[in-house]
Amino acid sequence: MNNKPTIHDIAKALGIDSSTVSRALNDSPRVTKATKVKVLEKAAELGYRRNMLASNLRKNVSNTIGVVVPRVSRHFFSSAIQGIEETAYSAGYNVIICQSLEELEREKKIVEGLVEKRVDGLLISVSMETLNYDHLKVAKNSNIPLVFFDRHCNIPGYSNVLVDDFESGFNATQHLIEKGCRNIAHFSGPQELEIYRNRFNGYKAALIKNNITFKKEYVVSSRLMEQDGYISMKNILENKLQIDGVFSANDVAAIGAMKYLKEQQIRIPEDIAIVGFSNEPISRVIDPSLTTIDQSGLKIGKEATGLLLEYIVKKQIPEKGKTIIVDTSLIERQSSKKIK
Amino acid sequence: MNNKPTIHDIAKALGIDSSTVSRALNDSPRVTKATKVKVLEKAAELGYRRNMLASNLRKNVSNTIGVVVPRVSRHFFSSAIQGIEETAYSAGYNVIICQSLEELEREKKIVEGLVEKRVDGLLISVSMETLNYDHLKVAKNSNIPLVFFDRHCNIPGYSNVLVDDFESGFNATQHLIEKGCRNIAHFSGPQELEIYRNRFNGYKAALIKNNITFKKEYVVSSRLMEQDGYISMKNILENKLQIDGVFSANDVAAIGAMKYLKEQQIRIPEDIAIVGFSNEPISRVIDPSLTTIDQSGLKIGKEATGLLLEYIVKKQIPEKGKTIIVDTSLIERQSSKKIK
DNA sequence: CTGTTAGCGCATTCAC
DNA sequence: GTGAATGCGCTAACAG
Repeated sequence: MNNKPTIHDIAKALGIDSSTVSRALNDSPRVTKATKVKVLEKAAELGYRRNMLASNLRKNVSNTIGVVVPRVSRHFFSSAIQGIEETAYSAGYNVIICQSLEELEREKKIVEGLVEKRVDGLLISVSMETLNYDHLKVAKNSNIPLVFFDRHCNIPGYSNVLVDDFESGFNATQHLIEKGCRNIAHFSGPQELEIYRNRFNGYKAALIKNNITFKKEYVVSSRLMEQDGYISMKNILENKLQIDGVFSANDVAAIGAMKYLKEQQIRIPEDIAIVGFSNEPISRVIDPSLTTIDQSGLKIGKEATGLLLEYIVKKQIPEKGKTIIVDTSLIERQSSKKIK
Repeated sequence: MNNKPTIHDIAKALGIDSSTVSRALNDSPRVTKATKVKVLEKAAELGYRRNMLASNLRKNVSNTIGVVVPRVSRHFFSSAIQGIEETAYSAGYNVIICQSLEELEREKKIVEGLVEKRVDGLLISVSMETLNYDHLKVAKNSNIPLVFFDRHCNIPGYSNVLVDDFESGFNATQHLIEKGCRNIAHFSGPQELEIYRNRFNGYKAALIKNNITFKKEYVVSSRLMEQDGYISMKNILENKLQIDGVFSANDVAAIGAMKYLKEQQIRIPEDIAIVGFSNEPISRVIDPSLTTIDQSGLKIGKEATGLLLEYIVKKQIPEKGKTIIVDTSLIERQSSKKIK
């Protein structure tokens, strides 16, 4: 029972040729209804399962798209993956998930492996260490379309699917200001990454528009892990900076900051209000009226996959990639309660 | 440039045979060091990439494990996937992620597809609709090892990697009682699923141990979506049931319940305390001293993958599967603050 | 409509 | 240590 039946087995059993069986199994129009039925019956009887490896080798496809993210358990990425998987599944594609864990070295190996697996397309959100894109050339050389999502990449020939970081940063800060905050700290990520610069610039722009002086001691850059948020918050308070609001460039650091505030018995949001980028899990708990970009991961995942599938189907990578900014307003404006 | 180089191309360029190239590339001991170097150099020069599809077809493996979960964006599963991916990556395996979305029909198709892809192993957390396991027999027939995680399956020949649902349910309820709660509601899932029965039984046991009368009107069964939690909470309060605590059998419903409480300006945890199973994102925000099974997903993912890899390497599915209960205490006992 | 032939790219016998 | 031959399971010409 160990050797699985092949199309030859069912061909032999039926006294026909394996190519006919193949056609029947693929529902080719050039096969009699009658033989199709016979083939299908025999296949079921023998417990036949098509070998996709062989099929794909022959067709030179894999029906698979490779996804590289820093870490699947991060809220934004897990919802993005949900969107990716759903869209891919509908189109008959599988999804291979890989985590760079924010390490460039790992990202390199992953991409190499995915190319060897002959994935039909690649969806990447680069690691924080990825400041140069040479390791992605193997994809281009192998004619594998590649779409960046969430984390921006500026080189021509590639497409990006992003949220509007500047506007979202602006909106988040504006929201805090409208809630009565005047001294707003900002937790930012590595300034080499455009997304963090953009969020930071949005923050600054909101301050300026509201005639609030920008103070650089209110801005902390880190890798935005939970502990970074915790420590940043701690440092700010220990330095006696009088803040009443925090805009964190991601949700993870925001959670760390909240943890510290809770420990210090500082009330959220009455004493210090916090808005985190992509902070769906926080916001629902802290202030249900403050709806954030809950759906952004999902939306971006779907959008990016849709675009990638276009390239895959066309079998052609565009000369110059396009950049799609997905509309995901950070904060819905019907937010009702005043923080102060 | 479109036709990628094969071992034949590099063999021809070097005036040797492709089988030697193959051996050299696989670092076979039966090839001269010198030829290995030549081959490797030429491979790099031509930009050769091994075709895993062909290699795997020949070797009749895929270096891939299939993972089926209800939904990747749920916190527990995304951290489980993180653990799965890390463990698989270390062993040289890729991970294909699929979502059943809690639908049996979809789960069937997914498993079928994964078998066709000749995955080397399967990791499944069945959908809520999965009450019978016939659709998984194709895996067994194809000799593909299968390990269940989180959601239990009782049939012999399969292994399970689980948390201790009874004990965790007991601990969660006990925790609420120690915090001063006496009237504790329980949001449960479909009673057909053992995990929910076990959590429920743990809840009951804790009540009994503390001489608290069990009231069945305090127990609500649902599919534990966010909206279910919201509505359950609403119904309880509208029915004027005097509760001061809730133990939710998952985190998603707990979030829904909290949303309703927030809207009603009911304080958490002062008026009503909430503990949700696997509710890492909630607990950190509500009560940082209340550490929950944050790591359980990760731990279970790693454990399950380790076990599966054992089976894969042995190329043999054990006659009777084993059940591993991963130690993940729901609540650390150093929890400091009193709720009331 | 069906059979024949010929590979997809690689790894593994078996010779030498 | 290397080469020649064979086939993993399937699909795509090309005939007929």
